[in-house]
This record gives sequence, structure tokens and C-alpha cells, in this order.
Amino acid sequence: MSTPGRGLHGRVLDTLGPAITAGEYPPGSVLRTDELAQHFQVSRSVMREAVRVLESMHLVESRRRVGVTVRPKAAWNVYDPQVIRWRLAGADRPHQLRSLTVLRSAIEPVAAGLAARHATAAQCAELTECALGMVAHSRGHELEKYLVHDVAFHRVILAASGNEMFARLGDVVAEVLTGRTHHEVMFEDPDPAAVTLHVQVAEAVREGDAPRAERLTREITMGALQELDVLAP
Amino acid sequence: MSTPGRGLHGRVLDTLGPAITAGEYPPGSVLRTDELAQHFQVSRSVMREAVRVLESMHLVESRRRVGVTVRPKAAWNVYDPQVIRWRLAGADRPHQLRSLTVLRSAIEPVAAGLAARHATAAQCAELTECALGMVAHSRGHELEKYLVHDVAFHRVILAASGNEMFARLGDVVAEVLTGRTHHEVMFEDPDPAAVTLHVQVAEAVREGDAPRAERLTREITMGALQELDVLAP
DNA sequence: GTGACATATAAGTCTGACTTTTTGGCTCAG
DNA sequence: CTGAGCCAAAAAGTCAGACTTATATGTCAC
Repeated sequence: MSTPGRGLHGRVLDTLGPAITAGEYPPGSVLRTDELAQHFQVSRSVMREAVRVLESMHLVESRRRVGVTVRPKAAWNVYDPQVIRWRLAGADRPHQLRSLTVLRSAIEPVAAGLAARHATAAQCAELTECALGMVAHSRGHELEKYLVHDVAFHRVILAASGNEMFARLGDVVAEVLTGRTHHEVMFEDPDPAAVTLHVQVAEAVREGDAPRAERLTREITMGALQELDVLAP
Repeated sequence: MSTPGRGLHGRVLDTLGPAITAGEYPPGSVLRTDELAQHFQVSRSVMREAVRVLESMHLVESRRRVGVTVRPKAAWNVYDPQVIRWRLAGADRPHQLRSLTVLRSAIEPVAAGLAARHATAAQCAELTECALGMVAHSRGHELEKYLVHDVAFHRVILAASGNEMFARLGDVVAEVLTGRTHHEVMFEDPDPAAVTLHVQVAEAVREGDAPRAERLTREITMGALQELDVLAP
């Protein structure tokens, strides 16, 4: 899904990024480029490129005569897919998952409403196909296959909204859904009510019924939130 | 507000970033690091750092034997504040402003509802202060002072929601509000109804009335959307 | 046409020297 | 003792050049 270790500087980021987002270096910590370069056995040029990327994510700040200081969590670019992935892989995964689910609950209903107005025929067809796929794999411990269609469903909704900001949240939703399936309730079959809701959303979008699509999607995301409350109160 | 030209590579980004987001180099265009370095009169190391940052924003992709290719708009990290700023400064400013306003209309009502549940006493006080400041400068062509309080108001709401994803949208909302004031309706005094709504939202949050805070905020953002429809149909 | 192979190309990497900014401490006058 | 101003060290920033590596493309035999 992502692009691990593209070049040496990418390799460095793959360990330094998670370390910082995991709070291994608390905010205010000072790193020295030269030391880091030695530590990772790379040249200063490579290390500098890695630091530049971290700086563009507002994870660190590089100042002369001081060094590379870790910035407080509040400054981080938490919408950067890379940062999201790093944080989801780290210790505060539950907290992160909750934040993202709340975000979903705000975005997706509105996106579904817009999708009902703007979806093309092809998108409607794809949506229906996804919903049917979910139904087909909703029983008998076929969670992996179910997940694929679930992710695709929400991606189509977000894309069909016609809003590029919504569309770009497809990756985030995918991470959340994948994370939920793989780390929480891997064993049980999905809630039948949720499956039905997805089918109904597809219907509403196909019929251009924006309020209904929005309301139904809100039910879906509310369900996701409650599920989270049950598992991690 | 932002941090222009930190170091040579930052200077390069300040002109290359806007150029790419403005579509000056269409998707698929191939740039050569060496040529760019020559063009900007900087060393290759500096140029490489700039390219790395653009790459982390998914604006370009660097591949061996090929060069630096501009990625399609759909791949861009449109939530990166830097990218947002570049795009707002460019030609598709109206389109961008609409996308962001739709995003606001999804996020802010939910954030206000959460704020009503989680806001601290200090945040409630700050919110009321902002609302009063808006009232105080709502007449007599004091748009600049009004704007300051308006921006602060929405920042507090987003921060008080307790959700870090929402909180980080403060900058985006600030950009939208500032852009609207400076480029659209600089002359007229703000809509009195909108001012009243802000005061009422502050009330609702103070009283912990989440549904009311959400409903009122939805009215505010709906108003912003309609305003946009009138100005750019 | 198809496959293996050679070649040119542009990014990637490393090294070492040099510059610039900034800070923390030091001196010295008041 | 205090404060202003100056100095020197420290770390990032910049540059130039040599070398490595991956890979797209063209060539040639089959």
C-alpha cells in the first residue's frame, strides 16, 4: 500500500519517523545531524534529506547552532498519510484510531450526501457491486474478503462526492478499517445491520436521495464509534 | 503566518511549489535535478533537498534514469498546509476555497458538538470573548478586527473539540476566512444573523448543549456555502 | 517479432572543505 | 552586583567533484 524505503533516506525515515511519533524523543529533544548520520551509517547528505522531510511534516525544526529539535505533538502534520501510518504502527494506536473514527463520523455522511447528487452511473454501479460483495462475504469468517469490499465502498463514496479533500481521505479510511479488522474483532462476522446499511446507502446514492444517504451513512459511522467505545472505553 | 524561505532550499520551494500546484508543469512533466539546480543557481545538494520535500508532499516522484516527474493532482497531499497555501495563492483559488468551505461544513458542526461536551472553563470564557469581539466590530467597516475575532472563535471551537485532527484544521479555517474577507466581500459589514449565531454557539457550548451547538454551527457553515454560491455560481 | 545484452543517462551517494548564523559565556564599565 | 557588548565555538548550511547504481532504451542475433 505504501512505499517503504525508497532510497537510503527513505530507509532512515522508516525508523526515525516512527521513533519520533512514538514519543521516543520527547518534544524539545535535540538531535545532531552528524550524530544521526553516524548512527544510521549514512552520509550527511542523506541524513540532511531525511531531516528536510521530517521538517516538512513539522515533526522537527532545524536551527543553526542548535540542532534538530523535536516539535510538540500539536505542531505535527497529522493529516500526512505517512505520519498517520507511523502513528498507527506505534503505541498510541488506540488513541489515533479514535481520532480518525471521529473524523470519519464528521466527513463520510456529508460525503455520502454529495455523492448522491454527483455520482456518475459508473460510480453507482461500482458502489452497488461493493455492497453486494460485502453481503456475499458477510458470513462464514471471510473477513479479509469482506474488508476489501468495505474499503472499496467507502473509497467510492468519498471519490464520488466530487470534493477533492474528501476524496483524499480514502487512504485514511482504509487504514482505519484495516486496523479495526486486523487488531480488534478479527474473529466475529461483521454486524448484519451494518451490512444492510451499506446496501441501503448504495440504493440512496443510486436514487439521488441525498438526505437519506447522509442519514444512513451517519448511522454507519455512529455504529463504528459505539463499537470503539465498547472495545476501548 | 507561515515561514517563508527558511534556507536556500526553502527559497527554491517558494517558487517551485506554487509553479507545480498552479499546473505550470502539467502532470507527467519531467524535470532534471541538474537543470533545476542551474536554473535556481543553487548547488545540487540544495536542489535535492527541495525535491525531497516536494516528493514527501506527493507533488513529484523521483526515479532513476528518468528524472523528477510531476504527479497528477489526485496524488497531492492536499491537507498539507504548505500545499493549501500555494494553491490558494494560485489560479484555482476559487475552486480551492469551495473545497475547503465544504470541508468546514462537514467538520465544524461536529467539532462544536464535541466542544460543548469537552470545553474547559477557560475555553468557554475565550469563546465568549471572541463572540463579543465579533459583535463589537460588526458595524462600521471594521472588517479586519472582526476577522481576527472570527478566526479566533473558530480556532477555539476546533481546539475545544478535544480531537487533534479537528484542532489541526484551525490553520485551514483561518486561511479560508482570511481569503474570504480579503478577496470577496471586503466592503460590506458582516451578516448580522451570522454574528448572532456565533454568540448563540458560544452560549450553547457554555451550557453544554451539544445538539444545539452542532445545529447552530451547521447554520453558520451553511451560510458560508450559500455565500459562496452567490459570489461564484 | 522476441529475447538477451550492451550502453547511455540521470538519480543516488559519499567526502571534505568552506561559510554563516547563533548562542552562551566572558570581559569590562557602570 | 548588573548589564551591555564582544568573542569564540558549535552546528547547520552550502558547495564542488568524483564515484556508484539502477534502468530505460536501443541493438543485435535468433
